[in-house]
Amino acid sequence: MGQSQTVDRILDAAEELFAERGFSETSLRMITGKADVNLAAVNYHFGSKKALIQAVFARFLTPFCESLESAFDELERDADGGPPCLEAVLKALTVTVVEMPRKHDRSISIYMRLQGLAYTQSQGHLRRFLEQEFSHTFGRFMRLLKGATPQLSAVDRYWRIQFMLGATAFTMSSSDALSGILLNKLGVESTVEEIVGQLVPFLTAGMQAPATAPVGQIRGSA
Amino acid sequence: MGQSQTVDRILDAAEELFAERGFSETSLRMITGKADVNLAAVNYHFGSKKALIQAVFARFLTPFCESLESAFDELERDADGGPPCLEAVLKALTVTVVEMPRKHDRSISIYMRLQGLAYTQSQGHLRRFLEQEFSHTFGRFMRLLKGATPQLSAVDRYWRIQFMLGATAFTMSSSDALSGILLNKLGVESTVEEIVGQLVPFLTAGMQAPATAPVGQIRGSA
DNA sequence: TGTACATCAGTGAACGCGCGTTCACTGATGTAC
DNA sequence: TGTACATCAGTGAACGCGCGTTCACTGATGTAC
Repeated sequence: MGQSQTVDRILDAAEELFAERGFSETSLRMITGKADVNLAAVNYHFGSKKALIQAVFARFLTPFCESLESAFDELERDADGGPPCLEAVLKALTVTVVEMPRKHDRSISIYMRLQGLAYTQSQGHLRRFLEQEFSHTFGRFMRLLKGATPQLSAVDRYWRIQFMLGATAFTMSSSDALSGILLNKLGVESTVEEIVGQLVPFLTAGMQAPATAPVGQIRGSA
Repeated sequence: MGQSQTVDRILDAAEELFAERGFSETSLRMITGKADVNLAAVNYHFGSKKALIQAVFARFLTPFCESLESAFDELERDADGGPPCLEAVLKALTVTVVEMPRKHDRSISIYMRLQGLAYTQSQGHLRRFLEQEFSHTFGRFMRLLKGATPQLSAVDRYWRIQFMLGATAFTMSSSDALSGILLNKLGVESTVEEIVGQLVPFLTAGMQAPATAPVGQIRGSA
């Protein structure tokens, strides 16, 4: 075999199985079985299962963050010094996601689901790794959001960004399952592109909702 | 011990540990250790780990769904035959969540996080169990949402409901951590009631966003 | 009232299994002299 | 050109461990006659 086809075979199999089943429900024996490589090869090439999980994320997030940075560059160039508007920021993100460079014929939903799992499964090492490696792009996105919502107080903006993240991560982490339900119930097929197309107006409207009511009022009936 | 204190001790410990660590990352030995009962007691009282997971959900969802049904009854009584408006439906839900009857001094966030895990962790048996047991209340909530958003197509409504669920489950499942960050960064304290007070206008605005653009258009720059 | 049996919550120890990881080893290729 | 050694991807088998589950057993309480 020329210069470690094995590494790629392992990453391909792991990527797919992690997305399908989660991290701790996927064993190294499943991965090496699917990749058709020796069990010990994972520890030989990556060192540990944790390191393999991180490598899976690094392989797709590194080029993704590069594309996203370019999209942000373009956004700021077009805006001539002023802050880009909210919808433009979200579209820059979603277009980059949808046009994500993909090896093989992998569906984007696999990467979306992995990203969702990174938030919802308790893998402390992974969260730390992602923060360390990709904080630059993430921080830039946050600053763009801040510029695009000057009317919000810092507290309101903080919570609304969490709501956005939640809606996105949650939906994406189960997008195949959800598409299936929709297909069964309404006979409608839906691609990741369409789901993302639905998300943008929802999030934009949510972010731009009028400022929140004082606390006491929530108990009053409508 | 009078009539199975053991069962409750197991449920209490499992509830807390599952919320903290997820299902497969929590072993029966951790649970019985924390509950200070014999390891074999779980299988004696519940039969299996899967059945224990289901019992944890049944214990808090059963009374919750009863309260929610009452809140819906009141809502429909007040509306005199017409469909209650979106904000009223969401407020009925959030008020019921916030006033959820709680044993001990448990934070609501534990139940929110469990609810989130039920969606995001791959536990087929749990999803089937929840659908079977609580489909009545869930279906009623869906019908109320449908009545409150007549302008949406079935597909749009479906996805937006997912976004709502996601924003809610995700935010609530980590609300303690998020409140902490907010306190450190901005010096602001926040209760679950306030977070929920922030969520309602965000979700309402998102649900009422203009209908989505046709698919092709998403690639156009803003 | 006394004895025999049934029921039931709970226990201690072990079971077999699948897990991530380790280790001694192979065989191909490169490098030094 | 030939020999000795080094490097490196990959392997087969085993390691120890923690897991969910099982099982024979205990001891308290209830029930029948």
